[in-house]
Amino acid sequence: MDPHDLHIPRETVSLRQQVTDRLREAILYGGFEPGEKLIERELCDRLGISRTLLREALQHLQAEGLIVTVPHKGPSVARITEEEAREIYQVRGALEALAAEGFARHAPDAQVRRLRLHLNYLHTPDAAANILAAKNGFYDILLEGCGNRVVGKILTQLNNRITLLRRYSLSHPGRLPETLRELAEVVSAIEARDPEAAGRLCALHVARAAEVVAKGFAAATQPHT
Amino acid sequence: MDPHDLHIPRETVSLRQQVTDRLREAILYGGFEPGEKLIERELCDRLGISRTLLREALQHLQAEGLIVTVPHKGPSVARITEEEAREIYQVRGALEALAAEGFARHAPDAQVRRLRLHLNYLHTPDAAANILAAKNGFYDILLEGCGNRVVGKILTQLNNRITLLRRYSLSHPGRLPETLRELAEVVSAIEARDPEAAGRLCALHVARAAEVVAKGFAAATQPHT
DNA sequence: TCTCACATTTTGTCTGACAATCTGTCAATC
DNA sequence: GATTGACAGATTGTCAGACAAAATGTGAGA
Repeated sequence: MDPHDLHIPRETVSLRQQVTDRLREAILYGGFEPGEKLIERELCDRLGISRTLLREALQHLQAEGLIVTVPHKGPSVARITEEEAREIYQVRGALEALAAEGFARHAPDAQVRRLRLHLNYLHTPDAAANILAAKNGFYDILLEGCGNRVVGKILTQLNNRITLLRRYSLSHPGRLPETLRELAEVVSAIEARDPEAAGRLCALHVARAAEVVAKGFAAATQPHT
Repeated sequence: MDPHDLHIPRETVSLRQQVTDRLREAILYGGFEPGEKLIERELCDRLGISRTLLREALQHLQAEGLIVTVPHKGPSVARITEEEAREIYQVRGALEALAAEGFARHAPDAQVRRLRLHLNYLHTPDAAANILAAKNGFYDILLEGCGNRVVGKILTQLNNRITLLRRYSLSHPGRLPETLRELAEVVSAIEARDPEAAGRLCALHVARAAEVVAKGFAAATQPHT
């Protein structure tokens, strides 16, 4: 981009960094259950690293809210309570609105087009096969173009925590069409360069998603009604 | 409260936790400069702990954004760029609005009164002596009563990062009266149980504070204009 | 003054250790 | 048979020391 930027990206990714990323990935998509106990020695063996390093990585993930540690009982995958989920969705609503607003205001036209393209892609059966990753792709574009990396980072972390609830939220797969319709409205507002509308629609979208999750919780707690 | 809740609060605070807190405190209020290099062995000696433990604490603080680590150069106190500060204030605006809104909606009357009392306290010379701590007290009440602990945690972290800029923002000490006026308006809206107004006023307050910091930045970069 | 080789410092990671605590088991008791 | 208690094993919390790799500082030589 900037011809003056001769910065060479330092490709040295410390082992610790890799461990942290791997572990995060494993917790989010690798079949660990919320509440599951993480036994250090076992993880060390599976990752092929020392306990020192593992514990550093665990500290990082703890700060991200993905694991919790009880003294002398050790780390376990975080449990998201219903209330906490509601709170997270509330924050997410406010911040995604901010992101959409920023995107409508600052993103270059090319990026707006990319967003539209990705939305189209979301309609394909290809995307439906791995809808989680596909939706994340959409958000990645949104966060990248909103001109506020801080909001991006926070939303990513919140999103990770919500991913722990996959169990509940994916129990309503029928919502996809609505989701796409809502996102389409957001994209339209962005194309119209109407930040206020984009923000409002985005917040609305999140609020709807929150409702679905709340229902998922209710269904999980009282399964036979 | 609940007579069935016989839970005994586990007072065991792990040494690591204490180290993390101490270190955070030291970075925020203990005279470390943004960008200052943190030498592990030295900190170990000063804290009287092993390197193992120190590095775990550092990982935690790194995840909180208070320190950054360059491979093979080690940790240093994070530097907040002007752009990042702007971004943080933007997020803070959105989230504090959310908090004020929630407070106006959910906080019991007693807590609203506590907020008003603390606002009055902020006018005393006693509070002015340590205005940073006094203002934090105000926010603590706000965050406690807003009914959303997630927002509280995020705002605390953002606030910590902003504290690293103390240098710039405190260069405008004359703003205190305005600050108090703005906060008074927020409290009034809360007392009137008008969430929408409380949120809007709170966001406005943050936006004003952001301007001041931006000016502080400008003054620091071009000192002689 | 600049440059380059070298010594020193600091980081990244590993290993092994040990006390404190938790957990599971199994016998003794009611 | 259910409960209790004691004990052994597993796991965590923390330390000390080690060593290679990289960064930094230093002094000799151009």
